[in-house]
Amino acid sequence: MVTTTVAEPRQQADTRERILDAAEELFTLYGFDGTSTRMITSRARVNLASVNYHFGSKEALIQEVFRRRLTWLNHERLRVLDELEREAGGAPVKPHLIVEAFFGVALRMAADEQHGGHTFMRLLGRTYSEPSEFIRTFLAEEYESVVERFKAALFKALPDVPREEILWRFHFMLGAMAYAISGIDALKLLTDCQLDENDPGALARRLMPFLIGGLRAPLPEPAAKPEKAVKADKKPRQAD
Amino acid sequence: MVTTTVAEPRQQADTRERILDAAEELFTLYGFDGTSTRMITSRARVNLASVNYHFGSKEALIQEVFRRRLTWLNHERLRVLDELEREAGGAPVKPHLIVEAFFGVALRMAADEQHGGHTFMRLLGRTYSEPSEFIRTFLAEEYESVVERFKAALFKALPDVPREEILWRFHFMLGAMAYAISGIDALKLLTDCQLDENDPGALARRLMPFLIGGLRAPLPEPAAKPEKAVKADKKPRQAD
DNA sequence: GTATGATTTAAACAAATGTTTGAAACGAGC
DNA sequence: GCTCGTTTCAAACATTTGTTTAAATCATAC
Repeated sequence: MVTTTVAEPRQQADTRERILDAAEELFTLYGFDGTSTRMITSRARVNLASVNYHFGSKEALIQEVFRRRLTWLNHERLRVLDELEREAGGAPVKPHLIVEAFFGVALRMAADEQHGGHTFMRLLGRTYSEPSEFIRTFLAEEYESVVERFKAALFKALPDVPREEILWRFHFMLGAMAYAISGIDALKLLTDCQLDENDPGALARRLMPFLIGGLRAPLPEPAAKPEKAVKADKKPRQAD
Repeated sequence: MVTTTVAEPRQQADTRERILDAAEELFTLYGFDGTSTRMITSRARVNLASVNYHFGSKEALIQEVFRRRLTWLNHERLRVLDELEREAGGAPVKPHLIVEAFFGVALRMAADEQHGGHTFMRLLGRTYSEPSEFIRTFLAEEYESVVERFKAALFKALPDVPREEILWRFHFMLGAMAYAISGIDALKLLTDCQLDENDPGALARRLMPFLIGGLRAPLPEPAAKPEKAVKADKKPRQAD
């Protein structure tokens, strides 16, 4: 609250931010292809050419929409994991704490209606299943180091679980969260539920037990190879 | 193998099918907005105008792409559920069997590389988080009766679990499966895994335990209302 | 063969897209 | 006041989009 001396002193260099905010909202509502630069600039009440002037292209704008918030999100995830590993002092961190670090940070950001975090996380959730090549490449790069760290932590925490299996379950957890935070209810499953209004943390409280439950589920039986009868130990092993 | 007397006797009324097949593949690869009618018709090797001639519009084509396979999928789901309820003879069907009926049918279809089921299920998985209004409306209508039946079955199978909670977990399971069958690995988590090639059932064997584990997870603590200290029973209740 | 209805074809349509342009307006430093 | 680099602006650009049109072709029954 320093700069605002006069009410609306004609926006200056905040044109960038206005574009980013408008783009974030419209991408969330209508997708990347479904949002034109004209929709963005008219919502942001800036000139059409300013998207290309400030960002170079629509693709670059899309990337900036993500970078703006993703950088903080993933730094925060690493910070929490760092602290957990510091507390553990060399010992493995409990699996549910690792999951809580990765997904909890995201869910808390999604619960933040004030600073646009909610809108962004809805967009991010949708974007996990975006077909566009350049977006997926970009996302994977942004996540690379975080994913590596969390993979390592989970491997260490679950030494008896096949690494493949851990990765698959990470994959499944990601899918469950992505769809949940996208806010889309494609099958109208939740229309009857009162949507836990004015309780931003509700989703996290409901989702986290589900994720942990999935992670800890008994391991699947190995594939029954027809050429040799594999003797599988019948009592299912717990994943952690 | 009845009609093909001469090799390629000039395609006739199978133009519809050729368009549907091409559209299915391209929608899966590039999304609805990212796929133009020209891409579709050139891949199908039919004339540009035939999309509008046979289907009326691109939107109608999209709907037909889904209807063509979704009708069978959901009929099959209901058939399996019918049989389960018949076997149970009035008693509640075991929750994991209900889940297996709903998701197992989908996963088996996704494992069918021969008849295009694989491509379609990838498309369907992606489409759950499609922002476009008319597609979501259409999907919800197609699923309405199936969802009602499975909701009822789960309510009956889990009488002690709050219905809201059941719906949320159905929602979470749906998200996990949708992302998994979409075949998209946005965070490149699974690049190190050998992708269980030539084992189409692998995904189901891995996913089902995860879903069941999530469904059976301990119920979340109720929201801590600040105005009154709610005494929550501390031992977490199992969901089934 | 000829007529009739269904289908295919090439060409064109208007509308919308991302991007570029060159001039105008602005802001800070002198 | 003047200058210079930055930002804004209206207009235009070339493509691409979904769709339509009217003629040509095909298939079938008489």
